[in-house]
Amino acid sequence: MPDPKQTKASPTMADTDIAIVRIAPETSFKNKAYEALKEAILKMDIYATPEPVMLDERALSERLGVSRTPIREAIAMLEQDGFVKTVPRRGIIVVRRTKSEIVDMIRAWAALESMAARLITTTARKKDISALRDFFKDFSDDRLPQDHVEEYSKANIAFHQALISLSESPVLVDLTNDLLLHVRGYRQLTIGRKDRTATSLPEHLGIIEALEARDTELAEKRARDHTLGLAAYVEAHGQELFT
Amino acid sequence: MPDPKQTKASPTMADTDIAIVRIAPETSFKNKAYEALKEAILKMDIYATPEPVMLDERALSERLGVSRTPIREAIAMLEQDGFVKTVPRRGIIVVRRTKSEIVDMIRAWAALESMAARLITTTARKKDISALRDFFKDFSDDRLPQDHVEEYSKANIAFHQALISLSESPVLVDLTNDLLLHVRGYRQLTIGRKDRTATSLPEHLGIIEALEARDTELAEKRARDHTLGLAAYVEAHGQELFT
DNA sequence: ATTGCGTTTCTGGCATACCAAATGCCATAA
DNA sequence: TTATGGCATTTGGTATGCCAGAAACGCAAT
Repeated sequence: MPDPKQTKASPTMADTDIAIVRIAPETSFKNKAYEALKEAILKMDIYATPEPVMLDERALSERLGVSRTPIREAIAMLEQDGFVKTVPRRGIIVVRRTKSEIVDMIRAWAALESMAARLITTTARKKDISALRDFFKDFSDDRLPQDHVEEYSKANIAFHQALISLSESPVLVDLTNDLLLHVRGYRQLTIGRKDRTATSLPEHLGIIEALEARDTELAEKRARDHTLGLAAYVEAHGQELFT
Repeated sequence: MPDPKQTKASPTMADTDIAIVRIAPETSFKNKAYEALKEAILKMDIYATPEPVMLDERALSERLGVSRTPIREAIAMLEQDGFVKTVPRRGIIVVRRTKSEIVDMIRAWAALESMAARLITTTARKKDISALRDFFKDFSDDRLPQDHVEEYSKANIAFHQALISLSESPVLVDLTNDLLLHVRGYRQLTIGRKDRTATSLPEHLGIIEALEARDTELAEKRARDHTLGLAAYVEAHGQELFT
């Protein structure tokens, strides 16, 4: 049974390998609710109010026009992700992370990304590595990143995700994406990151160079140190962002 | 609101500090089912049969003596963990990982563990680091690990978990535990690991020495290379274990 | 024996109803 | 006015029942 995705063809059917894909599975309400709630949680500013943000199953089921059952299943999934915590007969609480938790996550991210860099030096194509520069082609000495923080921040994230993807390691990709979702929840992190933005771009270019040179150890080190730098920055400057 | 765990005592009640502990929260059926199913999945040998292992909501609800609702919620959680995959109107499939997926996971594990080693060199107490040797105190030249593979395997896992814990990084601990659960599903990995077992112990001791010496770079490197060695081993020798 | 086709059965998805615990409101008594 | 006891409400937890799609079955025609 080599490939379960292949339709069971009768022996008479020529193995013409037409791209017959399984028709749209029509994602379930459960998954729709999961996506919707996840997006909503990531979009909201959890730290705007001192009181914890609560969710209500019934209210959500009304808002989304489905029953409580798929909502509850979605909540259960979100709880696995660590986005919410449900307390019996109390409510569903959107989890607020502490500064040290965020720092911790960034450190784990650094670990995964440095491993990605290591793998890339041995497997990725030169062409794909060089393509990483494109993310920053809109920035130069005439158009400094620190003058377009928001835009640079987007390019920054895209760069890191593309970098990890080059490792062709689904596990690394998934784990870092999960971590990024949590870290990005702190939109305040972009605020005041102006001073850090200035050093960010050169570091990125340094990583790319090390990758192109196939210098495994150096690429790993640069990738690690770059992200650990962010962790240290948050640890030092993020105090006021967390209650 | 300093300590929510303390019972709200009226002012008149003498503060005699009777040992009144919060009564057991009685974990829900959903969580019980989750734990039970998870354990069952990890315990079973998914690769014994060529056909995929299927689960049945109704059968499970009968076996566990609860209704389908908590079962479904538990399944949703397991699906988030990547242990099962439910296909509408087909069934719930216990996910079988391919060799390359396992290798991939071990690499991620290596990344996280090397970061843990890095952190440990800067924060852990010497006493706690040295205590790591205790996991191997039952092995010596008179009692070689390769002659007690099963026992050594247990000590091995315990060592790695204790190591990660020393980093005092909840994220690293949780992520590696998750990865270990998946990797350990391959009980075949312990089989024939005899040849690798011989080199394992010295490498572990080398890691401990580097930690004690507070040599950040060396500890990181040794931790990484040790686990990457396992990945390479599985990649090279695990062929026959996967269909 | 093989092929078609309708039916039965199985399976997950979803809606709904009820339960029990935790809270809060409010009437009542000191 | 304030403390207190109880009842109504709120909220997550669980049980059930029905639905629709899909596979399995079976019967009949070729």
